[in-house]
Amino acid sequence: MGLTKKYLHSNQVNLLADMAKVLSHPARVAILNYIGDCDGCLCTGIAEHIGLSQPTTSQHLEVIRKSGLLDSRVEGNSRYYTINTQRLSELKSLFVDFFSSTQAKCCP
Amino acid sequence: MGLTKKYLHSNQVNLLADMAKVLSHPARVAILNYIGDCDGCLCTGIAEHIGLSQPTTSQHLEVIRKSGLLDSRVEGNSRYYTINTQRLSELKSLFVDFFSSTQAKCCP
DNA sequence: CTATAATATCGTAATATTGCAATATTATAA
DNA sequence: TTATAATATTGCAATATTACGATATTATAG
Repeated sequence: MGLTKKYLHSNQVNLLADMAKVLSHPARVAILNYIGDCDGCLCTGIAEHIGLSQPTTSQHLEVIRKSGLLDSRVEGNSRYYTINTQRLSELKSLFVDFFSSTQAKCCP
Repeated sequence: MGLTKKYLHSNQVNLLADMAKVLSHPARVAILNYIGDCDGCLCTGIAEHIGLSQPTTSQHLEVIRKSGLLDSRVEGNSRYYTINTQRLSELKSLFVDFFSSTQAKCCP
């Protein structure tokens, strides 16, 4: 097989898993750290900073962007990436709620 | 290729990515939810509840166990899984710190 | 128009993940 | 000893992910 059976699970469970998948590669975590630092980063600069090639970095950026965690603005032939803080806040709540509810359930 | 270049990143970044990977499959999230609810679950019961086969469920349990999130006790030929609340608390902090520090950096 | 520079996309090879049938292992019950 | 039951492991096919060279795209500079 090799095909995740998403239809077995609730939307909430699938959403958390999807967002965790975005964070499940160290390059993407490092990218988020770096963009948080510089607030307005180019793909080239990110690639150089994390040590991966420009195409690979571009792919990771697209994965993060699709999750809603990244905004970008174009200036000339450059694209500046920034954190979508609204979405970041939503995801923080999503994870906190998961951990809190699991903790509440198992330790009554 | 196809091999994640972990050596490019810090231990902290790799740890967060590793833990996110545990949560990146909906079956594993569902398992944690379910074990939180029943607090002392058998593989067979979990498999039945989430709708995957016993071998597949056993593999997911092993992935979660290796992350430190599960304890287990054996009674006869049964193995009862429970949440390791200490580890759960650590991971909650790990994620909260990541989201908080990213938020703090990008919105000064 | 011709570089140059930044980014995105394509194609592809290497590796990892997912899922389950079949089977092995382990412990209890008859 | 011989079922039976719960779990773990093996083997394998299908699919997904990761990485990058080559190339396309887009915008600016000369």
